[in-house]
Amino acid sequence: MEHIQPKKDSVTVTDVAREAGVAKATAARVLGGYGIVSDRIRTKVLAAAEKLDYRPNELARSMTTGRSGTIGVIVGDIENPFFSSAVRGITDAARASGFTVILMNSSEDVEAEKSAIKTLMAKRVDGLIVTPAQASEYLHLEEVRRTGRPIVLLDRAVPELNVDSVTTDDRDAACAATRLLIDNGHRALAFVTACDTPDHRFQSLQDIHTSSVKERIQGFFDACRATDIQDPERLIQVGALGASRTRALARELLSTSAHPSAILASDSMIALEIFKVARELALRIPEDLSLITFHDADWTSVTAPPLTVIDQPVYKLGETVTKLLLERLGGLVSDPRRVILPTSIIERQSVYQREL
Amino acid sequence: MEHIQPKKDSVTVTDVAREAGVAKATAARVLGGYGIVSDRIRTKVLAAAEKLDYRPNELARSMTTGRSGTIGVIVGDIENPFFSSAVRGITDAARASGFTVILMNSSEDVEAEKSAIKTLMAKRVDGLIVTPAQASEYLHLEEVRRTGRPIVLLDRAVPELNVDSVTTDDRDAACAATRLLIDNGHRALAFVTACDTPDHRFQSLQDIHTSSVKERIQGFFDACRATDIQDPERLIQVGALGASRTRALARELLSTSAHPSAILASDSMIALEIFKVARELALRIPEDLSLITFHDADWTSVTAPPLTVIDQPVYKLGETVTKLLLERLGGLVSDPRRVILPTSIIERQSVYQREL
DNA sequence: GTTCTTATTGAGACCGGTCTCTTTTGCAAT
DNA sequence: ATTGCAAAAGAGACCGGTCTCAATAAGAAC
Repeated sequence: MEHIQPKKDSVTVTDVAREAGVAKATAARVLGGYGIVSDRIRTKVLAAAEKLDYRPNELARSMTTGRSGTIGVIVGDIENPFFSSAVRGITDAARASGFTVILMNSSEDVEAEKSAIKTLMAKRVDGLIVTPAQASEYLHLEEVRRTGRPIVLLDRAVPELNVDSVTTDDRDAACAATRLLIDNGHRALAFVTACDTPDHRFQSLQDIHTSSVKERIQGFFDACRATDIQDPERLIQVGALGASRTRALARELLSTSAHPSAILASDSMIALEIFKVARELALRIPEDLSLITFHDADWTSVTAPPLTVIDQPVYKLGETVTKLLLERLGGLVSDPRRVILPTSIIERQSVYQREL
Repeated sequence: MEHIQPKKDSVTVTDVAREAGVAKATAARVLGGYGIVSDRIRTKVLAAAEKLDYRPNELARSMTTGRSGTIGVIVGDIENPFFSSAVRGITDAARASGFTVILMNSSEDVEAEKSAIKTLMAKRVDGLIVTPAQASEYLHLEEVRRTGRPIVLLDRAVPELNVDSVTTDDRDAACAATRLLIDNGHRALAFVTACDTPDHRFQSLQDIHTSSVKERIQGFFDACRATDIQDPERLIQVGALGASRTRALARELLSTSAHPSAILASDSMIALEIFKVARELALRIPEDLSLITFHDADWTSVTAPPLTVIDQPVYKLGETVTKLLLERLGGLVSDPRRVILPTSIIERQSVYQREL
């Protein structure tokens, strides 16, 4: 059985100062690495610190300096490989500059996002990186901006909000992917997204409050409009949030004999479920169903057939957004920058060439 | 162009107190939600706080209370779906109890781990969750324990360390999986792990410093010993860390005509690379190569053929480890608890039945 | 009306650093 | 020796909360 620790209070600069026989301020100078100290005193203080096993209290430091050395990150769901990759990019870049990351999941819920922001602000993070759950609700983000704390948007822009953002060329990408489908003879298309509407069906772009998805749908429409596809609105499927709901949606979508011949999935988790459902329904990919998905998740190349994907530079997305934030933390003042990273289509074998 | 904010200092309890016409201590009581205050005063203070848009400074609060409401999490790599799932479990459980999570990646490097721990300690996290990169180097962990800060181990135990840990039944799982391979007629086996040794080859169990992997190898040996397989040590492949090194290793392993007929992969990222290489080498799975992997990553069911896997309760792993930590934070004193979560094998179609 | 409790409120120290300002020290120039 | 000055060390306030303890106010009991 372990002996209960006497909870010896951690040793402070004052203790070190006493041990070294110098003033608190002096000890603080060497321990904190600021101000001017003679070498003689420095070694003396360092020795005392060593002897006492001094550990700085970053909290106390933060309180006086006003900077916590921490950035808050809010993503939809860290289990989504898209986000885990981006977060890796963020943490790597942050650590390279001496910052640590507090991670929070919003589960794509605005209320959770607000709560997360409140917590993060209370913890006095130096800056925020957010993938806004709803572009239409941005007052809480606006408020952050007003406090003077830098906030940078990841993957989703909010036009009304004057802050930096890093996104990918969603509209072009979606358009190109859709065109690829069309060029291969597909007309019965579908675009499936996790984004939802109150009644779980899509009427117009107004219903969509996630900017990246909005862009993608526009790209989808662009491609549709360039050909003979009527009312592309009916081709949009919303509400594929979470595995089970996505399965249900996919099952409904694919169960009829008039199911789409080609689907564009808004993220790899959706594509995965569609893939599974197609298999359950004995639909062959690509012969019975073509599939393209956003995000070159690393497993997409090992399915049978391997998936044609829109390759988004996800890690770089995280890296870049952090770089922008760090620049702001460094004092940069400028108009908001909207960085758009290019994507490319990796053609594999999930698109079937139909004869017309 | 935006106008530069006058950087108005945040409003403090003192400001609110003044506005409400009460003492600082009184305002603090209602704002901090502690002590006894009359309703009359409470509403008055709340009104003042509202008017001034008061935001609590969690940093200051932490400094006096000594608790930061934060737990530090160090994993090998958040991009590994194993960890992202576990981290999701952790963050969910943490938030449910009002804690936030600071996330750090060790990249399986002990020095990075040490540095992360130092940072986390300085930030005065209330507790730590760590997947130790090396079970042999645990002095820095031991030191954390001595400071009285709870630390809990995730996925990997360190026998010498008297702290709670949550792992899976690695040895049994590996044994069962290996036996499955053997029972299907395989004798030319291989176990591939990310764990590495100085000379990149495996001599004995002493070389392995990751407890979970050690367990798995033992389980592998257990199964081998129960049959006629000699010198199972030669079947262990180490150093599959990162996609490129894993590819190289897999390529070398599978290029000879005497390649293993069955592989047990220590994590899904390894399995993925092996899968890719097998395809490049035109090896059919499972006819030419059987494959079982640890971790039922969600894509493993959509490959062709779908993979037989060891299903680890990863999310629950994260949830449980957090639960243990929170109990410690709540003051629980007891001998270290070593929770071992059961796994199960999901038989799909990547194991070929050989006739003997 | 007076006294005793008890429920509230007020005052001020404290947490562990940083930072400004003052005092002391060291050393070259006069 | 004196004086001058920059460098180094010391003193103490401060950051924004919490917390202890004393002071006051409000009821209850006599």
